[in-house]
Amino acid sequence: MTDFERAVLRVLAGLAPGEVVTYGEVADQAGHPGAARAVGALLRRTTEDVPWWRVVGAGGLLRAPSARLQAELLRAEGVPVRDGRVTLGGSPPGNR
DNA sequence: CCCCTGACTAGAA
DNA sequence: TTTCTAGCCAGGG
Repeated sequence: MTDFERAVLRVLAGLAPGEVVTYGEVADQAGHPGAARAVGALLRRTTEDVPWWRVVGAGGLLRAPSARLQAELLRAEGVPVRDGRVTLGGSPPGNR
């Protein structure tokens, strides 16, 4: 178990239902800025009981291979998903 | 120790 | 707008 692993696991454990974060955010909060790739690599390796579905790509894009399942889980927590993409705190001009 | 792959990100074409 | 390239960290052969 490396420091990187428990750091990431701890961040994911600190997340709440409906709380969606990007790989970069997780890596940053874990104390490993720039290790976004490592986060994804770990989530695929780890068998721990972690809410991996709350982790999305930059811009809320579902980069996970099980994007379909991830979308369902996110919706179940009240997170609106649109065409494989989660509507983050996006309030662009002339939205909707 | 060296090389390749990957649930990533940001920038250029 | 979409597609491609370069840089990044960690793991495996």
